[in-house]
Amino acid sequence: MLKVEFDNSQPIYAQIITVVKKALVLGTLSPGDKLPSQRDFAAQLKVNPNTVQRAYRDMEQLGLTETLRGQGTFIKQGDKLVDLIKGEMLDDLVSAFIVEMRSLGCDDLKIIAHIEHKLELEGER
Amino acid sequence: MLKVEFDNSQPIYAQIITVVKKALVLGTLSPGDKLPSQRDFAAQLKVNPNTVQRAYRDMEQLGLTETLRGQGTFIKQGDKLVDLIKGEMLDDLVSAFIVEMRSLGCDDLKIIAHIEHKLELEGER
Amino acid sequence: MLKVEFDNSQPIYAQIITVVKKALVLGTLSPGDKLPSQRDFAAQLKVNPNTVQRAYRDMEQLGLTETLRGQGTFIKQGDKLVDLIKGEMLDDLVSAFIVEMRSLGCDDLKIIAHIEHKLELEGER
Amino acid sequence: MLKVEFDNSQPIYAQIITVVKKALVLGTLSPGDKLPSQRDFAAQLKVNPNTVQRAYRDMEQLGLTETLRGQGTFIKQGDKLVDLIKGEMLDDLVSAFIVEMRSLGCDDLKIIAHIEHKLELEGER
DNA sequence: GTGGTCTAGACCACC
DNA sequence: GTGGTCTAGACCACC
Repeated sequence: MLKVEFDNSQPIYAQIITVVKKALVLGTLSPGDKLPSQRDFAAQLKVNPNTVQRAYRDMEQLGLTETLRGQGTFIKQGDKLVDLIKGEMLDDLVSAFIVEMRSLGCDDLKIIAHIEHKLELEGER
Repeated sequence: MLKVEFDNSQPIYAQIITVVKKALVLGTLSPGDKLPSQRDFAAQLKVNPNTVQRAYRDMEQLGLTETLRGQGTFIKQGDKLVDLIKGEMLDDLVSAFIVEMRSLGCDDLKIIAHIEHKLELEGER
Repeated sequence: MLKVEFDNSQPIYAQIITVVKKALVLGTLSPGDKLPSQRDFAAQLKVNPNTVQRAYRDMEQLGLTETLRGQGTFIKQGDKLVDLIKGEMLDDLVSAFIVEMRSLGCDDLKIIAHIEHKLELEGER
Repeated sequence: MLKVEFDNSQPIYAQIITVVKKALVLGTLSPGDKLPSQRDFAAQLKVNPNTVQRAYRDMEQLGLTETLRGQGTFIKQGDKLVDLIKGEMLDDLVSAFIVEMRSLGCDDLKIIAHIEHKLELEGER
């Protein structure tokens, strides 16, 4: 049972995909696992079934899932899948973060310094 | 002349505030500078004047600007203002980044490692 | 059901805030009470809903109310809230009164004497 | 040369009358003094001459001034005039103050106590 | 139904 | 020209 909090920074179908990806990265879902039916998932998420359908379609397109007629939608098999997804997500996060820090005038050293500073502060607590 | 691209992740007035803050941090705007009039800024941004006014009012509330009736809205004087804003913005970015990285299963060392790795890759290019 | 008579000495939204504060001081409203919805209150006061919203937003900013999305706007909990508001309102009244009496040439003793005189006169009626 | 700061709590002509009355009470103006010409006064106050005319007309109606054709407008003679005006103004202030304090739930004792408290606080400074 | 945002536009005071 | 207030009304998200 996946939980989601939707915001309006992205279309909901995109946020659903992110949730599935995060679950994969964290091991909550694994390759071969069956996803909820579109209808059930829509009910869980209190979302229109068409929205879930769009997410499922896109995930299949991305090579993340495969749909077996009459059986449901499954996370695709493949040992490298999780690492791949995780790599992409981390890379996107890190890239966006660097872009934003630079837009505030930080060079590489300052970016690292700010992160380390923050982590140290938390460590002391 | 400040540029803005609005998305729908936040109200427009909030994005206007962010633009002004960024301009301050980058030195495009400085304490004492006059902001565009509400009407002019609204025209530049292709936004309703009331939306700009909401942003200006909130900025005044935040201590970022001061308004002189009939003369306009100005970035507040005060040497520490820019550093304060910059500190806040960096801190927010860094905090959010750390939260997101952890939600993907990264501990402190991995967070640092991912940043450094990315920066090195870029350096080689 | 709160009543209001608007004059033009202050913006309407400010007068709405004063009405709510007075109701709190007099016990017509209590911490935790729900205020009328923006739409209802606007209808009662024969005022635009945006004007009520401005008042509600400012009251939230002042720490007087809190808003629960989709549920309404409520007087904030907190035992000291009413005393605080009452103290502020009385203090403002008294200060302004003293300033005005002095602008007519009254010293402290005369101010007191005038008040006492007036109260005694009324007592005899 | 009388100074005025106008607000919008009352029509400007009424505020002009108050200014003249205050000047009388404070001795800045005395019975028999000539007021500025309507034209001059309007210029000083940056106000429409008709507004001054309305104020002068009302003051004459109130028995405060008299106009001598071709000579101007004068504060009326009469030893009790100033005391009368002063009495009225103080009385209005005090009455309004009492009404407002009661509207916040204060009885006579509390009204006096609040005034005395405030005056003592100021005395200590 | 609730509040939140935004537009379009009027009218005002102060400069 | 500048900001401040207000109206009328649309559209949205959340309940």
